[in-house]
Amino acid sequence: MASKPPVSLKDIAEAAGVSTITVSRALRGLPLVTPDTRKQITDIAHRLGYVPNQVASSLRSRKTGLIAVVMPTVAGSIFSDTVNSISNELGKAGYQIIIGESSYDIEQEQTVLEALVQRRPDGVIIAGVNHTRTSRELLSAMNVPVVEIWDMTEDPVDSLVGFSNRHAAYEFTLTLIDKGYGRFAIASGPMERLNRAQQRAEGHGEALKFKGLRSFGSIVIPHFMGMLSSGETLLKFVRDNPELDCLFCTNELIAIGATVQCRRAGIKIPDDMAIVGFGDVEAASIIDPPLTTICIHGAAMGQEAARIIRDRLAGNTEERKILDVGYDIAWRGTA
Amino acid sequence: MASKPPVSLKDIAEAAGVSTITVSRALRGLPLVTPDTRKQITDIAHRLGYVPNQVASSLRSRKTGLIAVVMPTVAGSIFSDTVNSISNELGKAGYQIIIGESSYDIEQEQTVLEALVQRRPDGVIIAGVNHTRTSRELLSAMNVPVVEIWDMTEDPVDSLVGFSNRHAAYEFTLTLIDKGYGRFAIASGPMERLNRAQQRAEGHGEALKFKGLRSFGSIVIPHFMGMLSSGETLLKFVRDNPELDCLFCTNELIAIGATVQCRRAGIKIPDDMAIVGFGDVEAASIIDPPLTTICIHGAAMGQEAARIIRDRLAGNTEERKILDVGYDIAWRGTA
DNA sequence: AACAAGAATGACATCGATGTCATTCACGGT
DNA sequence: ACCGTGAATGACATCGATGTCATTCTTGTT
Repeated sequence: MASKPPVSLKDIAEAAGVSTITVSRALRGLPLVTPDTRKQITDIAHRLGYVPNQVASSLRSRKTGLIAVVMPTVAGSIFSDTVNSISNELGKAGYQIIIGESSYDIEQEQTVLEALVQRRPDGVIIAGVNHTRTSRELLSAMNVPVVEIWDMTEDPVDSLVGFSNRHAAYEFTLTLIDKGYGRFAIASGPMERLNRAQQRAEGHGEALKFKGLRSFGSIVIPHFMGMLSSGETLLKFVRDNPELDCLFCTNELIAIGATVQCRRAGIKIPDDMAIVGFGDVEAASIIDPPLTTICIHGAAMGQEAARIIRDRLAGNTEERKILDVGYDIAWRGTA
Repeated sequence: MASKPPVSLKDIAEAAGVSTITVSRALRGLPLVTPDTRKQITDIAHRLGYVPNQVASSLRSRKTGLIAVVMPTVAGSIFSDTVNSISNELGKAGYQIIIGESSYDIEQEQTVLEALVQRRPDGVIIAGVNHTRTSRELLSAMNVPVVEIWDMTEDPVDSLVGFSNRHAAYEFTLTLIDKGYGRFAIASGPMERLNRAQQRAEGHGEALKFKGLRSFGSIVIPHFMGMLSSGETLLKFVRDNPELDCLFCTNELIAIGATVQCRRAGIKIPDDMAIVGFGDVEAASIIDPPLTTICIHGAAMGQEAARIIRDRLAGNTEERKILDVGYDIAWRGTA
């Protein structure tokens, strides 16, 4: 293993017979150096195999080129659209993202945030609007643009790009009732303290109440272990509750699991029972029948959030935005 | 927007009436400070809302706590298992990962690598063993542990955790032939210059040749636009080639798309024609019939790679490893 | 020829932590 | 009372780049 000391600006400066600052300017493309000088310097830099040290640059210039992204999880594909579009949009502007996983827990979120903040990111994109007091303080004390996404509130930390989970679930339920469904049970994934699932459940409940209906049960998958295994649990639940005509899932993956397992068990979807999801991941449209679900604009939220960060950092605006990207209902085969 | 200058070690040192270095040691938990002093310092740090500046720390200590991870894509779920297990395994040891996307192109990979290297990561995990000359040079010049994954070679840059794509495709094809299939066509995703798909195709071809069979055609999806849309293209191909008895896909997602679209079009899988995939993503087991495929140990590779990095950085070993994690064949419903 | 104005370059301090070596201090043994 | 020893603390230089202000060098103008 070769252990030569890495090449620095100083080495290039010496080789070129100029000062380090001139090298710095030449390599950064600043318009203050003669084309000749620049050419000579870039040649030498290339020959020596120079690799700029972004750490040093970050320290001095107070710009790291990093954007912190905090999501409940990146495993499933639910948030991965969002993360991808953030990454693509910010990548264009030369930013790199660092991801933290809150695991659907605001304490964990705080821990993750505390670690990320030490790297002095130039901006933060964070899922949800419900954070610990300390997290909120941290976020504002950082003095960088912050965009909360995937939820809605009157009182964001800074900017916000999201939609109302409660409202979406409420409207969706009303429409299902109009279609003739009336004996609902609700199924949720791990009950998060970040409480988006909670809000969806509440919206659903309010719609039932508004229509004078009662709920026919509820089930929670405490530990998500994959779609098929959740589906098994839900199949058992459905068999124990044969009076149901619609299983309202607050989580897309368990809706898919339920649909697959019910079909395999011979339950006819949607004739024997309807199943609806919330989220619209790609897998929802490949199963049989394809899942009827709330389509959330994950990629759009990511892109908008990234743009806000980008514009703020480019100094184009000081404005704080609140953007509601809404949702769509994808009527497919399960309801 | 409050714009107080951030709190540094110096501020704490002044407040506590000690030197900065003592503060540094106290906060890092080094065993050189009196419990009293430490207590006092941590209290003050907490009161002032001190957030350590990892950038400065990285510059001085030459340790960034970052591990660069370079993958062809992070969008699909194919590599996301790997990335997750890397992130989890390294997270335990206090490392943070920064991801780069090569988009299945070694030139792009080099570009991404050049950007990542500037952040002086403490280690690199990179998919594939085929890189540009410059990329290889960069990797070795960095002087940090490098683990290549998802492929196999005699001559890795440093360590390697993977499996032989060619060999897997070869064996899989032989087994399919033994099962009675004999009129194969091969379907691939975007033909990568990173050439894992290429190797799979070659392994498949060699098996045919070994058995004295010819190929009945091949099709490439030039731009992957989702499973269902790829599936449409493949459905058309299948209809144009009714003599086929097995569609050998070098890419999991297009295999899923093909299966779904063929079934929806009334083609009986596997009776009319078999379809096999390569990769085993979760979606493969929820479709009907579930996909017969090569099961690649993505999570295991990630974990092993992360461990190698971790051990090397902990100074436990200097050893370079080559690890073949192999593969399994998951016989499900499509062949 | 003198000078203004701008282009090109440089000197120096600085970002915030930490590695290294030096110093102070307390305490126990003889 | 003296000294050695180790524990606790501090002074100083340093990581590698860049912001700021100063200086030199052109070039054109009157």
